[in-house]
Amino acid sequence: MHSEIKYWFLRDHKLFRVLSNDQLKQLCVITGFKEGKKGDIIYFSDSKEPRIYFLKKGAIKISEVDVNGNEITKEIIQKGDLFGELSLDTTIANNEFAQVLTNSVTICSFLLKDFEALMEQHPDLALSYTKLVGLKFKKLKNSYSNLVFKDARSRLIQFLKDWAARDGNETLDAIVIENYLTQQDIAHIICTTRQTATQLLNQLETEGHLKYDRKELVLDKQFVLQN
Amino acid sequence: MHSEIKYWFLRDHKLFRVLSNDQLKQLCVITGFKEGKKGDIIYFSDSKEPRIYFLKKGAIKISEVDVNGNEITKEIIQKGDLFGELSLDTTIANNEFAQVLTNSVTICSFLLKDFEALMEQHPDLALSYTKLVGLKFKKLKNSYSNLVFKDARSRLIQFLKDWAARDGNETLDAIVIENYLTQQDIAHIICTTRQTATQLLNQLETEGHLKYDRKELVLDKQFVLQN
DNA sequence: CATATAATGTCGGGTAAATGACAAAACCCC
DNA sequence: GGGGTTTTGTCATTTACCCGACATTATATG
Repeated sequence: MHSEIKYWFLRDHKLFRVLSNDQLKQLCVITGFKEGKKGDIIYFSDSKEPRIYFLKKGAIKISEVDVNGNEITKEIIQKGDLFGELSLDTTIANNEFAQVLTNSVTICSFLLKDFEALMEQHPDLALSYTKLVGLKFKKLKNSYSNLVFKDARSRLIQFLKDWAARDGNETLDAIVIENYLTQQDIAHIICTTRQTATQLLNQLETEGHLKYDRKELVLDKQFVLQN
Repeated sequence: MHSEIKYWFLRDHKLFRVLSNDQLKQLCVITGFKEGKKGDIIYFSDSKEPRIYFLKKGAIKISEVDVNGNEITKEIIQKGDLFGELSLDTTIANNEFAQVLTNSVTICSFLLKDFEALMEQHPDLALSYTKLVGLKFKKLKNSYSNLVFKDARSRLIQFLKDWAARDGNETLDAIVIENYLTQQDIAHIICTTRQTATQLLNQLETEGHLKYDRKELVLDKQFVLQN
């Protein structure tokens, strides 16, 4: 494959717009490509050679499992987003892993040190990247607050709204989302049990706010817009 | 005051080591100095002129209060640490504020945009800064996991260990911490109520693991080291 | 030193959500 | 299309923790 074809898509990411074609090519020389299918686990915590990953296609979750097997999902990564050792810190492993949610994904990755080197040469890139990490930081802060201040129902509603904003297709009076999450997945995201998530989803369905099935999720537009 | 005297202490921070004396001076021209006493509120996240703050002396907490008046403390900032609009993002509001915990503090601050400008000129600085934010990100991830996976007692113990590591003075068989936190403060940090925090502290005291009073906290060394 | 204010101690009742257990439905694939 | 597997639905029980209420003790302040 010509590297021209390989790396064109990085242009889609705001982060890389500041780079010249040559610099993109430079990064792509050190790029690894990878396809994945639903359920695949992409490890990065334990890796000797820390990497930054770019998700070209699909969706994955960043999760952690504790000693008792309980899982929480800290973040959903969508097409065009970055994940991996984003904190540029290679020290402590923290039990995180990435798992594919959609039927298939395409991932591109580069070595952390190469990326760092590129940032050294390119302050614009460094600054954009700093903002990207900062934004993720802020989002997590928000999840943390929600977890403490709000009950499971509110957290579910908040998540559904976020999901709709990210992934939804607007119709006349509804927002339709192609559903790649099980109720168990949703439970992990909003930090509750599968049973509670199921009950709450059915409750919202009974109230006429949404229609959930394994293929798609249809949200009432009123419901999404109102606070 | 000569700016030479004013800014020397920034040298203590790893972040600023990459800057030349001239650049430090440049930052210091735009620097505001401030003293504060216990209870003072230093900063609101909705400020018109977003700033980065450097804590020269003392300790402060970064908290958020929700509509019902419930408070959580997301972070304790110690001498030598940064706080403020660290995510470099001013779009999303998050109701954070910083409040002084110790009897007095000394703070230095600069405007976000000036700091950004400096990073543009200095990729090294941007890189170090990203690592700093990345570390905070990682710590928050850890708090998030703890909140979901562990009960209040475990979270309290974890916090006490962290506190001891940051602030403790080792004696023969104990670790002594000068106490600037009320039980209410501690409750906010571990995300529980004041009553629960009180009960748990007394429980740990009964078990012989610690001695808490308003002046100091003495932790049994065994207790801190184990697990 | 007296009094107000803040911080700590204690308890019982209430509740959101976890837990465990099982059934039904949907989906996969041989 | 049939058998296994995954996902969803439902319920009864339990529990950690919140909430309110009040007493007690420590600290600040005039």
